Order: sequence, then structure tokens, then C-alpha cells
Amino acid sequence: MAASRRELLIDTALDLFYREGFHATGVDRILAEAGVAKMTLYKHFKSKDELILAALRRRDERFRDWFMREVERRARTPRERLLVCFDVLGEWCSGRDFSGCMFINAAAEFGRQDNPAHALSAEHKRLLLDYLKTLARAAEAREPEALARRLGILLEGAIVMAHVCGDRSAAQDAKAAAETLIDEALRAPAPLPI
Amino acid sequence: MAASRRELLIDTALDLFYREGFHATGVDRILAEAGVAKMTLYKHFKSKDELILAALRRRDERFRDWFMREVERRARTPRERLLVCFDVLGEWCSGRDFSGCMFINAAAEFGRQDNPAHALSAEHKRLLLDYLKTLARAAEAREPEALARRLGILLEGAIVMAHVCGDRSAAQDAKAAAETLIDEALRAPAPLPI
DNA sequence: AGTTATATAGACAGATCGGTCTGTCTTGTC
DNA sequence: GACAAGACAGACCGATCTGTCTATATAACT
Repeated sequence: MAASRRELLIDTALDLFYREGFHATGVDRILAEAGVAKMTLYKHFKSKDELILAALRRRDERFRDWFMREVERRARTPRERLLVCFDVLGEWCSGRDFSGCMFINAAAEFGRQDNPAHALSAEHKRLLLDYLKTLARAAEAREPEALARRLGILLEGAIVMAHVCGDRSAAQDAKAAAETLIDEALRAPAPLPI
Repeated sequence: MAASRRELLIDTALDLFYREGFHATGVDRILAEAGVAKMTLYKHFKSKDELILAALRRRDERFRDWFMREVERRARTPRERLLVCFDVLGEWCSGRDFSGCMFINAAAEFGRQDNPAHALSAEHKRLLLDYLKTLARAAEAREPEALARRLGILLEGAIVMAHVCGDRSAAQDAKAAAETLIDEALRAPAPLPI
């Protein structure tokens, strides 16, 4: 049960940090929720900051795994996969426990770029963008990297509108926009004017 | 100098909240920075929460005023104005003191929709979206509201990518995407297939 | 059964949190 | 010069913060 104590702490912290925020969640609260003694926490983690990083790392793994799995389960062709990204996003945003993107939230609370939690958030976004790039390349977009960056911006924007404004249809709006961008990126180059 | 004390407190708090975050900024820090006594703060505001709201309200006024003024200064036609939104955004994101969107940050720290700071953030986004809608209508887009929502999503996404990833060119990527969406929304309806 | 590792509860430290209160000093007005 | 308003510094409150420590209980392994 040694490893499990650590896991339990990470999971509990992840949940609380996501729901309540990083600064707003004290370690005592995490310990009470997990039913774990303080010394156990500080045996596994040097500080609260380390626990935050561990929670973010776990979130990164889980989220990307879930996201990519869902996308690949729902569609086969690269073009369709680029599009269903927004369906998966929409489902996530509509969940009752949705509280924005944990990494956007982390970047908000740890504003400086050189903060480890902020840097980890940037890495998470970079990895998601890499996934979009492979999809865009597989779809044989004319400029796959540019398309991926634009779709990534749409995804992030939809998350923000969903969280800040409680806008349930932001993901669908983003999907409609994505369709236009994808169509343009996959269309055969326009013939030279006669 | 009575009103000025209040103004000074709001401005100082605004600056610190934006740079350091809401929870991470204690009232003592604000007081020290402003050179104001504690009782003066609590004479003007019932609580720190009220100061947070006052700071957000000021930010909302200032930002929207600056944004719309810049947009209207740089372009005349509605279509061009929709596009230069992204230039203005890019300039803001490239500023040395850029630390994301204060309202996205507030929504991150005050995650529940019914929190007053969160609600105020939603209102800020709604007002910006209203501005985009008037531009889209003036540009005679086919579906002005849909176009505005999509461009709004692009704006928010670019802010996120700029802040979280330090991506300097996010606004330009978003602008390129916006151009495609605007073109599509302004194009004459496609003729029926022969 | 004895040993070791690991968990527990809970006191504790020192700092900081938001917020209240007192008493002094400055400033402007009559 | 008398007076009132408002801002000042700073003590103070109880609560909470992260992090440390001790002493006890529990469980696994030999």
C-alpha cells in the first residue's frame, strides 16, 4: 500500500486543485479528503509545489490519453479525426464537473513563464498541438503545421468560452470554423486566373 | 484627495492582481505598494473581494475602451476592423507586461460560475462579443452572430496560446484563420451545382 | 514472536491571511 | 486659532498557511 498512498494523494490533490484552484487549496484540505497523515505527504513530496507538479503531470497523461483515444474511436480518416476533436471537446466541456482546462488555470495562477507549473502547462499544450500536427499531416493538408496551430487556437478558445461564459455551444461553433479551415487547407490549390 | 485614494488602491490592486494573481496577492502587499493605510482600504471597500470586483470592473472599462479605440483607429471598413482586431491583440500579447487575460485568470481562480468575479468575467467576454457582432453586422456577414462567435473563439484561443506557451505569433495565426472565416461569411452564396 | 518499515494523530512553529481598532498627525475650512 | 475629516502607523485578533516533529499504532517479513 506504499505506492497507493502516493497515488491517492495525487488523485485527491488533482481533484481539489482542479475544482478549487491551487492557491485556494491547502494541504490540510487535501490530507483530510484523502485521509492521509501530513508526514506521509511530506515523505513522498518535498513540498506542496512538488505535489502540484505531480498532479499536473498526471492530468496531462490522463487527459491526452483520453482525448486521443476518444478521437480515434470516433473517426477513422484524418480529416474526420480533426473534426471530431471538437466533438470530444464539446462533450468534455458539457460535463458537470467541467471547470476549464487545468493547464490554462495553472498558467493563470502561476503567471510567470519560468514557473515550473506554467512550463508544464506549456508542454501539455505543445504535446496536444503535436497530435493535431500529425493528424493534419496525415490528412495531407497543404500547410499541416499552420492548420494545426489554427485548430489548436480554436480548441483553446472554445474551452475558454465554455468555462468563462458557460457557453455550451462553443465547441460546436469552433467545429464549424474548423470545418471551413480544414476545407481550405485540403482544397486543391486554386487554378491560376485565366 | 478622498476619491484619489480609492483610485490609487484600485489601480495598485489591479496591477498586482494581474501580475501575481488574486489569491497570491495579500491586502498588505497592496497597501504597502500603494502607501495607503489599512483602514483607508476598508473604509472604501467592504472586503478584499469587493476590491477584486472593483479592479475587474476598471480593467473591463479600460481594456474594452483601448481595444475598440485601437481597432477603429487602424481601420475604417468593418471587414478590415474585424481583421485588425487580431493585430491589436498581437500587440497586446507581445507587450512585456502581458500576463494573459485578466478575466480568464479570474475565471480560473474563481472557478464557480456563480462567483461574482467569474460572473463579471463572463460579462466582459459578452461585451467584447457584442462588439464583434456589431462589426460583423456592419460587414454584412451572412450570419453575423455566428461569425462573431467564431472570431471571438479565435481571439480567446490566441490569448491562451500566447500566455500559456509564450507563442508570439498566435495572434497572426488566428488572424490568418479569421481571414478565411470572414471571406467565407462575406462571399456570395455559392451557386447551386449545375 | 520479534523486527522493521510505514502509517497514524496531533501538537507545534513561524509566517501570513483578512479584518478590526486605537491613537496620532495632517489638512482644509470657517 | 478652533474644529472636523480623513489618512496615517501599527498593534492586534483569530484563522489559516506550509512544513516539522514526536510518539503511537499497524502491518509485513523473517
